[in-house]
Amino acid sequence: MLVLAGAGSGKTRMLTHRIAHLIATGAAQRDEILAVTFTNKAAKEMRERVNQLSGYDGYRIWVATFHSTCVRILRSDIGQLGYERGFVIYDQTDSLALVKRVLRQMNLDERSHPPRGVRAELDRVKSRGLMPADVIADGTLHDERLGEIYRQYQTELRRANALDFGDLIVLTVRLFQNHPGVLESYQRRWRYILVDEYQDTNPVQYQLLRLLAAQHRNLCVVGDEDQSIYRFREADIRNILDFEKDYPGAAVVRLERNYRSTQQILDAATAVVSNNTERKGKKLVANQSGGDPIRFFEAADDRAEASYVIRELLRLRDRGQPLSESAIFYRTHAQSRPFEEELRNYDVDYTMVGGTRFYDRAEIKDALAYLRILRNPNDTESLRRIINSPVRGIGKTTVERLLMIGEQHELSLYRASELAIERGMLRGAAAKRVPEFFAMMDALRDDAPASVAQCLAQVLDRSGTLRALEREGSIEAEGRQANLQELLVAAEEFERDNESLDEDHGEERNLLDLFLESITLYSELDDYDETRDRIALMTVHVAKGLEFQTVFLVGVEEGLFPHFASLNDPAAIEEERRLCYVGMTRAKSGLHITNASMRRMHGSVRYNAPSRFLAEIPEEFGVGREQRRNYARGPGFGTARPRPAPTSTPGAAGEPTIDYSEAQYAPDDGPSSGSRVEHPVFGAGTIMQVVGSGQNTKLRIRFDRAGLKTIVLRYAQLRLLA
DNA sequence: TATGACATCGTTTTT
DNA sequence: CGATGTCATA
Repeated sequence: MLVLAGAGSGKTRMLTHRIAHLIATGAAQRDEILAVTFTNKAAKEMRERVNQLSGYDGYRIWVATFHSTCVRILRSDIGQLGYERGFVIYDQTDSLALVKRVLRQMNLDERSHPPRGVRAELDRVKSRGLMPADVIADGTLHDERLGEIYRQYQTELRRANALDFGDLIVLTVRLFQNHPGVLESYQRRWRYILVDEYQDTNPVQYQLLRLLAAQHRNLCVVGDEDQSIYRFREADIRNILDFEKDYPGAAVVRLERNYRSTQQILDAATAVVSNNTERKGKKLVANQSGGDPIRFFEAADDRAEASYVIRELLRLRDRGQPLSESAIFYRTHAQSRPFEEELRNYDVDYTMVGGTRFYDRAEIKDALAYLRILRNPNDTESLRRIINSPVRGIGKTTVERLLMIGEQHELSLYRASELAIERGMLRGAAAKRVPEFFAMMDALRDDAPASVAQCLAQVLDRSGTLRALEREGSIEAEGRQANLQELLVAAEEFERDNESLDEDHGEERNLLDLFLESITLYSELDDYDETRDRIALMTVHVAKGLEFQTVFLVGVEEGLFPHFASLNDPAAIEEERRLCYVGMTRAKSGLHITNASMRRMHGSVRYNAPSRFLAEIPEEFGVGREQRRNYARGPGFGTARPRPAPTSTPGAAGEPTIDYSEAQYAPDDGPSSGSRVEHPVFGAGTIMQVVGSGQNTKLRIRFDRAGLKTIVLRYAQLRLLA
């Protein structure tokens, strides 16, 4: 069954009721159902709702993400693929460090092979289910090289008994393909499969579902092609567009009634997304008609944009709307700064979802690395993190040397070090320090308490981590100590929550593994608490699946939303448009869309034109766009123009009008795309693009008679035409 | 080997 | 801008 569920049409409700129905009618036992989502938060919500509907009888339905489902399968059966069951999972940071090491091993220049890019490529390749040999066979020199890197990267992963995120899915698929007996056991076990957000599945995930559902064909997928926003990790919108082809005879259900937003908001969002070609097309009908018009606001710069948002937010609060009913969505995390600053200025409580993650902090990663090494000594990336942290006199040269020995003997760093100690291959201080360190690690392992929290406490103590922080005595060190305390609390909580779950699915699981993997697969969204009275800041990606009374969609500018990287790829633009649609449809009744004419990015100043998506929203759906294109003088503009008198925004009938003139015309306003200018030689023209700032500002101008020219603002005697 | 000053560089979204 | 890497120096 394919359920095409528009935004706010009750997708989760449909899924949970279907599960409850399967149980109630006796069609399936609880443990015969597999429900797959993309985020832990969605999984948790769905689990709770199912339990409410059909009563929790102590036996859980398996509702989980693709990744945690695969971890569970692999923990029990990965032996068939030559890994050990105690494998660790590498997150991006670990994976990136490994890519760098591999590039060094292969003597590849980081200039021609930027590690981050390589890592991203490996991710994509894995998402498509390709093996190193497949990549090499692809032909081009670049592919061949990438294939070699891929192969070496996998060799190192295996040596470390580590899997990256991509491996979790790829290896599960391979397990099923190469070991039909294993596949069969899961096919028998999960007789009903339900998949949320099907439009975001990538080719390997698609394969995985196909394999699992091949026998019984009880596959129910829910999705919305207009909300497919994970193309960059190879999500393939065709998976949903072609479902009926892949599963002939599938029932198709459309949910087109929206229970969330006002008609205004829906129509505006639909107007945007209907510019896409890759869609099935559906018409969303709101349950509630009318509503406030959408409010547009063009700010002079990013700070003015933030202050507009905060002022509007405070107005809502004064009218009694809790802060938690509003959210600020931006395209990239980097845009959060001015909003955070402004919120702090006004002493407004806020929460940022995503961004820098707690578990990404160095001290946390280090502490966890100790735990990983206790469980799995061959985890070279973790060992590298901690071998000299806290500082214990095992420097870069020694580590390089040990890694070299490992490479020569095809050993992990841990084993290579043991070998070096045994054969007396180290000289100087290292000859003393290295054995000391490994003796400590061995002792830690021998004395490790069964309790995760106690084990962690012991590690922090005996490794000297806490002592080093105390000795440092700085404010930063205090913060790090506090973070480690928080980690200890998290470990205790984890143990309390999981005591009863040991035998939940009839499999014994190592508690330490469970703790470590829950952290690796954890995302900040997962414990975002909507009930606390504070405004939420997040990217539009994170916002998917959430809803708010009022949404501020900010930074809606060419180059930002749609993002630079998408500008010359029509398919990528379509994805940005879907993203915009997702952002808009999170709003129940209030939607503010803003852009800034000028913003500081990466230390320099940028002038962005308003996003094309704004132009795609018909005029009648909003207010605030009437007074665009008023520009104060910028450097190089000959004639000083008086500041435009503050104009008030004509509101819709009965709407209070607001005067934003202060925010709109900051003193450092410059020339901006869309402005009409006159050049002494070329005559009149329109500014298409502004590049650079200050002395170096260059303008791309399309002159009415002379065509497209690039002009250096400082030299050209431009005059601004009103 | 540790440390701090300096240079470089690359900029999206996430399980 | 901020993170990361490199180099010189103690």
